[in-house]
Amino acid sequence: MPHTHTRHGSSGDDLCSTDEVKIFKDEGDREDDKISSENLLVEEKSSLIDLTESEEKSQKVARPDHSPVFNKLDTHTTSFNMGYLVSPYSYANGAANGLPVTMANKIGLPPFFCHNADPLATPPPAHCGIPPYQLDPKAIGLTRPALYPFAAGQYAYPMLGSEMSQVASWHTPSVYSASSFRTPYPSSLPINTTLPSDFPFRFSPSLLPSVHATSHHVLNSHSAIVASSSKQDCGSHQDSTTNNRYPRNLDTKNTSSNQSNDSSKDISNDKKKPHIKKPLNAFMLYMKEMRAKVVAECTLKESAAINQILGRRWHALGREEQAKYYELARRERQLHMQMYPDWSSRTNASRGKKRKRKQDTNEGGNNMKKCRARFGLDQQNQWCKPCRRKKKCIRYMEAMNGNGGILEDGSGMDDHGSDDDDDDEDDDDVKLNGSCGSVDADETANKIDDDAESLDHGSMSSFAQSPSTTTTSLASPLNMINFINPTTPNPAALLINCSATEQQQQQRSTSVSTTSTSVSASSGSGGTTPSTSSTVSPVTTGMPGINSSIPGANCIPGASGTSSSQTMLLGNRFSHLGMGLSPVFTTTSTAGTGLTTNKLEPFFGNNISLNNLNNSQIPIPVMPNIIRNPIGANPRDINNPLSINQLTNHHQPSSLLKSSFSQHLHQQQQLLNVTHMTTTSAVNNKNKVVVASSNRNDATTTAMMSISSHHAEKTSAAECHSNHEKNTDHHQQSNASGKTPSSAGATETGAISVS
DNA sequence: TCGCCTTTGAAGCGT
DNA sequence: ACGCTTCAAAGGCGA
Repeated sequence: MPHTHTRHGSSGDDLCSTDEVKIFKDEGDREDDKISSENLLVEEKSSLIDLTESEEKSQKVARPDHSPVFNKLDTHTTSFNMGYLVSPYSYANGAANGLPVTMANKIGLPPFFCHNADPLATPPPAHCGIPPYQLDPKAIGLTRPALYPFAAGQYAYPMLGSEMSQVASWHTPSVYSASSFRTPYPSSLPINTTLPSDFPFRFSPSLLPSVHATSHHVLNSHSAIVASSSKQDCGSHQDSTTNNRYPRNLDTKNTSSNQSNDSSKDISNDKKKPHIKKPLNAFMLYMKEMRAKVVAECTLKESAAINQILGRRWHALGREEQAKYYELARRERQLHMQMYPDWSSRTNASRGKKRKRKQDTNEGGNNMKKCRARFGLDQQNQWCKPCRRKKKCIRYMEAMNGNGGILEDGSGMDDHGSDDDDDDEDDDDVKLNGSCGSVDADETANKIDDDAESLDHGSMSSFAQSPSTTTTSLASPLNMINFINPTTPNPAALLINCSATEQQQQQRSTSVSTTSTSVSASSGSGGTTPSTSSTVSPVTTGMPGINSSIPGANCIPGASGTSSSQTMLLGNRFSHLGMGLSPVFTTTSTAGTGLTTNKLEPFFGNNISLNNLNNSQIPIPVMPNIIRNPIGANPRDINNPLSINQLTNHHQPSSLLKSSFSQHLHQQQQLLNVTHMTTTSAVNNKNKVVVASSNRNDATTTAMMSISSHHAEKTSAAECHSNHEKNTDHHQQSNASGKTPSSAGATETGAISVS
C-alpha cells in the first residue's frame, strides 16, 4: 500500500494510516468476499481504530502539545477502548504500577527493572525519575484489565501434559499474556496496567510516566540512539547514553546542531552523532518480545533460525494480535517522529553503504540483480523466492551455483516438477497460462498476493531457502500445523523437546512441512525428502492410532532418495500446498481396524469465505478430482492459481508431479495402510506430508495434534474474522482430536500452511 | 572485527 | 504507481 506516512508532517494525520489500514486491507484482500461477516467484524474493528485515532487527533488539537508523550498518554488513555489497539497485556505479576515489560526492557534499568519485579513492586521514589513530561494523572491512575485475558486454562490443554503445554505455549498468543512480553525481556517489570498499555514501550524512560523513571533515564538519550560505529544492543547496554532505543531528541538533535558549525565539524559530528535507529515495525516488536520465548522453547540460539520461526508465528498470529503489534509499531513511529522530526530513514541509510555497495558489486558483477530481468516473466519458475516476492534477490547466483539451478529457496525448482504451477506468485505481472488455474483464480490470487506472500513467506517458503532455513523450518511453529496430523509431530515440537543433538538431527533432516494439510516428513536421522512431501499423503486427523502405524515415517526420506537439494526444493513446493483452498483429505481410521476412510475437506486457508467450513466436515467417500499441483507451489500459493482455482478447476497434474506423488503416495500407503489413496493424480493438489517422528509417542503426537488443530482453528478463525473466533478454541479442542483438519488448515496453517 | 544470515515491515529513492 | 533497497533486532557463525 502506498505509504501515507509522512515523517515530517505533523503528526497526526498519518498516524493512523499505515498499519491499521494495511492490516485490514490485507484482510479485505484475502477474503474474496469483503462483505462477509468476518469482514464486517474487521471493519468494525477498523472503524474502532479509526475512531481511536480520531480521538487522538482531536485530543491533540484540543491540548497544546507539551510533549508528544504526554499527549500520547492522555489520548491513549481514552482511546484504548479497542482491545487490540490497546496492548492487552495482562501483566502476570499484577503489579499495580509498572511499566510494560517491553518498555522496561527498553528502559534497561537493571536496578529497578528486575525480572522478579520485586523492586518494582514499589514504585521508585518520584525523585528517582523526573520525567521530562508531565504525566497525565489519568493515564497513570487508570487500570485496564487485559482485553484479552486468556485464562491460563484457555491455552492450557488439559489433555496435554506439561510438555505439551509448553508446546501449546508456542501458539499462545504472547501478546495476550504477560509472559509474552516478558520473556524477551528478562529484566521486565511488572507491567503497569495503569499505564497506557500501548505506550511505546521502547521509549526512554524519560518519556514514561515518572513512576519508574530515574533521573539518569531522564537524561538518557533515546534507546534508538546508538553508537554509529557499532551495532549495539540497546538492551544490553545499561549505559546511560545507550539504554534506550530512542534518546531524547534533545540530546541528539540539539547537541549535534550546536556542534555543527562548519562542514568539517559536521562530518565529525555525524560520526559522533548518535545513531538514531529506525523505529521498530510491528514484526520487530513481535520478535523482540517473542524471541526469548522461542529461544527458551527451542533451545535455538541462532537468530536466523529463530527469526524464521518467529516469522511463521507472526503469520500464525491472529489478525487482532498482529493488529496490536501494528498499533504498537505505529505508536513507536509516531513517537519517534515526534522525537526526531528531522530524522529520516535516509539518514541511517546513508550509513549503511557498505552493504549496499556489496550488493551492488554482486549485482553489478553478475548482473543478477533481478530474477525477472534474468529469466523473464516466462520463466518465473526460475525465480528465487525473494524475487517472487518482488524483493531483492541477492543470493540467486549463489544458490544457482550451489544447486545447479536450484534457487535459493528451492521453491523455484520447477524443473523437477511442475511447470507452471509453481508460481504464480508473481503473477502480478504475468498470469500463468498453465494448467494451474483459471484466470479468475489468478486474479483472485493476485488480489491476495501481498497477504499470501507474506503468509507463505513466513510460513513455508523459507523452508528450502537455505540449509539453515531448512533447519529452522523444522522448528518453526509453522510446522505446528503438522500437529494436525497425529502422525506427524510438529518439528517445532520436536525441537522443543529435543535435545540439542536431536535438534541438530532434526535440522539436518529437513522436514518439509507443506501446508497444514500435512506434510511432513521427517526422519530423525535421514533428511526428509521432498519427494516424500511431494507424495500425497492423506491427512490423518484425530487418529492417534495412525501414528503407531507410521513408525516408518522415517523411511520416507530415504525412500525418495532425492538429493538434498531436491529435498529442499520439494519441500518448498510442498510448503505451498497448504496455501489457499485445497481439499484436504482426511483419513479417518478406526484404531486397530486398519480401515480408513478418506474424507475430502476443503482447506480454506485464507479464503474461508469461499467455502463453508461446515460443509468441509462432510466426508467425501471418493477422492475428488480436485487437484492441485503441489510441485512448485509456492508457499504464497494463495496467489497461486493452484491454490484456489485448482480447487474449482480440474487440472491435469504434470507428469512429474504425478510420478512424484504416486511415489510418495505409494509410500504413504504402505506406511499408513491407507488403501484409498490410489489416485495419485487426484491427489496432486494436496499433499500432505505425514510426518512421522520416531521421537514422539502416540500420546504425544496426539496431544500435539490437538494443539495444532486448536491453534489452527483459532488462527483460521482469526483470519476469517469470524465471530466465532473466540469460541473456536473450545470448539477446536473438542474437534481437535476429532478430525477435521480442515478448519485447522484453514487457519494458521491454512493461512500459512494449510493443509 | 565485521558481515552474513533470517524474518517482516517501514521508508526512501528511482524509474 | 511500482519496484528496489536499506534498515530495524538478534546472536551465532564464518572470513
